Amino acid sequence: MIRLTRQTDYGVLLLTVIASHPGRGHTARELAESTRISQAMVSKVLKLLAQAGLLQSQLGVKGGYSLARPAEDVTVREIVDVLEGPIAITVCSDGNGSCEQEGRCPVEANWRTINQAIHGALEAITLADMAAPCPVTLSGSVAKLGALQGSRTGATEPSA
Amino acid sequence: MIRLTRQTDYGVLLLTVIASHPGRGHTARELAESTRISQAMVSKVLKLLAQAGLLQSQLGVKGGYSLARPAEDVTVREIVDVLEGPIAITVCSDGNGSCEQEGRCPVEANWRTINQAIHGALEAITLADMAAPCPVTLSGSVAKLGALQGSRTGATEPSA
DNA sequence: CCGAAGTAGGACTGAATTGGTACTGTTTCC
DNA sequence: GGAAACAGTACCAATTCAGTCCTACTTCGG
Repeated sequence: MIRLTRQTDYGVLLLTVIASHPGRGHTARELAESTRISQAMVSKVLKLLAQAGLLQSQLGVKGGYSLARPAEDVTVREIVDVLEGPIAITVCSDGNGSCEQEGRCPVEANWRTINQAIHGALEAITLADMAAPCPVTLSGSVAKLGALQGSRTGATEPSA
Repeated sequence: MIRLTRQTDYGVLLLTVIASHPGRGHTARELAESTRISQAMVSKVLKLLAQAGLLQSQLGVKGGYSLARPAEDVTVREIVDVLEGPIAITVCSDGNGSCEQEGRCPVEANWRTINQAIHGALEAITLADMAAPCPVTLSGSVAKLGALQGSRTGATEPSA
């Protein structure tokens, strides 16, 4: 159902929690408690995020995880990219010739467009937006999103 | 990878082919040949689309499938909905309390926003767009898309 | 009336993906 | 040197996906 995996879901949630209490380290155990996700799972996800450079990890007894970059700098798309792999809504749109129809397939280009739109939607929302208590603080971000789509339009004639 | 299933992919392709040759019936066999998808698979997908009312089916020896509505009237979102189930990018955003965090989860509302954006992207493209030979004929549709996102913005202040 | 060509509707299977756990290091602090 | 944290990897159970197959049922044409 065009669903992203639970891992990604967890990842965003965890990052959001971390972003809400910046400046200090968070241990996997602590995060597991506050999110009610199993500790093993939390570790797994945090590790991936750390490998991807979204989190900094500190080894040792006083260790833990903290954001590697300011929350405003991290887009949801990046997080999804890390935990979900590259975003490609169809085999067509992943770019490498995995689709045997490639080239002659009439819908290819249009899938790509849809793909970009989704990309844009995810890119427009940052971790800071996510961590904000108030639901829709996307004013700025949505502007960005609009701009992105506008740029793809090119001509403005509503031709059929 | 935020990927829709192959069924959906097939479905859109098949509908596109049907939409490109309107006015006549298409048998599963014929479509299988022209798309190089196995006939069994084609039948399966067409059946689902017919059940959902996107295709009209004609039984009997001269039977086949044809569009139930004009191609401009069918959005990609509908097709995806039929073949993929309701679009919900996270468990959070499907509405029924499958997420134990529901209510207290800080990211819930924002996921919903992202979800809507994706919805919008899929809704903005019709079967007619897909069937059009020229890749990006989305001028009109993308305008719709922009409008949708604009309406969600509400205030225009770029507040953090 | 009968057969061919089509759809309708299942059941079924093998493979891949996901979600989750367990275990064994390694690093750092005290 | 031991405890508490991360690091890495292997593993398993469950689900989902992709695809096939089989048996109706319906219609057209002779």
